[in-house]
Amino acid sequence: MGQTEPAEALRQTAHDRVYRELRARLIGGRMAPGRSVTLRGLAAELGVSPMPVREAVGRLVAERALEMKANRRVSVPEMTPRDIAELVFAREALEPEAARRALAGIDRKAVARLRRTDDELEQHLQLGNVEGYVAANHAFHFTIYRACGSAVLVPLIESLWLRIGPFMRVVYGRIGTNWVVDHHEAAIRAIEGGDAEALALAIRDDIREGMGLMTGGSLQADAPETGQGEAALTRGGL
Amino acid sequence: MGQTEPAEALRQTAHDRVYRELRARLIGGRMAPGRSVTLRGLAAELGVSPMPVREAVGRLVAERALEMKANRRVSVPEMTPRDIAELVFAREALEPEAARRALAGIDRKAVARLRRTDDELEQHLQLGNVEGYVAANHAFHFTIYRACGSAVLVPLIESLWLRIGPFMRVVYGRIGTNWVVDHHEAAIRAIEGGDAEALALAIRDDIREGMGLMTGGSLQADAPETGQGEAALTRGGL
DNA sequence: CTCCGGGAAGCGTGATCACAATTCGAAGCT
DNA sequence: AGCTTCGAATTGTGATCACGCTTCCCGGAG
Repeated sequence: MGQTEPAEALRQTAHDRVYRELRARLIGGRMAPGRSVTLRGLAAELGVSPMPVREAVGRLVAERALEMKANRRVSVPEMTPRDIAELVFAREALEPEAARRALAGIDRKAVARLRRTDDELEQHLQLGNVEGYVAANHAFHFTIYRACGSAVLVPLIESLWLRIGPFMRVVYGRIGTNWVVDHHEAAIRAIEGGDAEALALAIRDDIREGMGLMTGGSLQADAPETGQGEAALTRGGL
Repeated sequence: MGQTEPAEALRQTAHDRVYRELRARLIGGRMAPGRSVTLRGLAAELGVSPMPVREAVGRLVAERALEMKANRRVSVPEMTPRDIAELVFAREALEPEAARRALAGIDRKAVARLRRTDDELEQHLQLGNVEGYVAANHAFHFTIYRACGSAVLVPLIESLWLRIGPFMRVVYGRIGTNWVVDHHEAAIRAIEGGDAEALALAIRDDIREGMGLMTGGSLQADAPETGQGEAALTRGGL
């Protein structure tokens, strides 16, 4: 489950493994906003000493994927609807352009992979497999973005997903009734047709639709402190 | 020297002090690209144990403000002209909008502060004080951006400055001969006139000019591995 | 029953040590 | 003289421990 490679074969350190594990949980929406984590707790859970966890958590705090409160305690950030809207604005500002620049780098094999991923996505959607859906959606987008070969845009976009991740689960719960246009399908067609502008628009619309599903409903709309408005959807996490 | 406040009074930890110090050095262009740093070296230099340095450096690596090579050694990243161009694209995509959203939040006192900062900037420019110029430029931009009150946009933009910082020094060396329009002055006028669009355009042009000064010259243009093309401008750093 | 206070448990932080890998130096060989 | 080679020093990593601080819980006073 993707992250952009900062180097090649240095992923065998304990702290990096912890970092990637937590990252995957956040992007996959497996950690509910507001949930607090502890160094020793994660260490025991992941079978390592608190030391690598300290480093991994520190990195995620720097990326604002985790939040350090005044008491020095670490938790998954809660975001106001406004925060989410700004995150989505940033995504709209960056991702369509990344897709546009990626177009030339997407070969036939990548297109086939996109089709396969999108099929999996639909299956997960019908089977009610939230984890699978989120993972497939992430894979779909970043299969495109990574083709632009940018060491700047892709990590930047990933940092946005990292922060939206915990709220992505909400989208799933509302996607059944609001499904109108399949922007993924439109994106694939644009890629096959070599139409960069159509691809950028498809990505933009896909983001906007997700945004609409997120902010359209309650989503702790008037109780930003509790962050438990979507408790039924976010499940226990951990 | 600004960073967005993640919390209020937790800046008295050693690792946070180290983090902010290194951040300031990077944004201020006081660490030359390609320069490698060591945990124990920084620890001795800053008068702390290697432990807080480890955490601070880890965070900066996560933000890609520092780079961890395959040998696990940490250094200031070298960037290709393409990397810089992408960074600048992201700045153009985010900063004008942040300024637009900030307009309403800029009161008279902030305008006065902007004028003062811009005056200082000009002075540093005439006196040849690179550090002062870079610091004033940073202060000017973020006085505006912070007024938008976004916990998303401002940190995101700051992460971009963090990565461009080591190359900012190059801009200064070329600014004397290429100075055409004072975009800062235009920005202040737009703020006073309440013209959001003019403000956004002024910011965009200011970014573009800096970009032009950066990629216009050599800047390790064909030797991305050495990164010493601008050695005369980047000075020893450390 | 409510409220408050004190102690124990748990928290992040930082220091120190051990270890494996890498780097760098100088000596020795061809 | 140039190249190889071997060893010492340095590096990041991880574990363990001690220290303040906060939080939580449980018992006692009102």
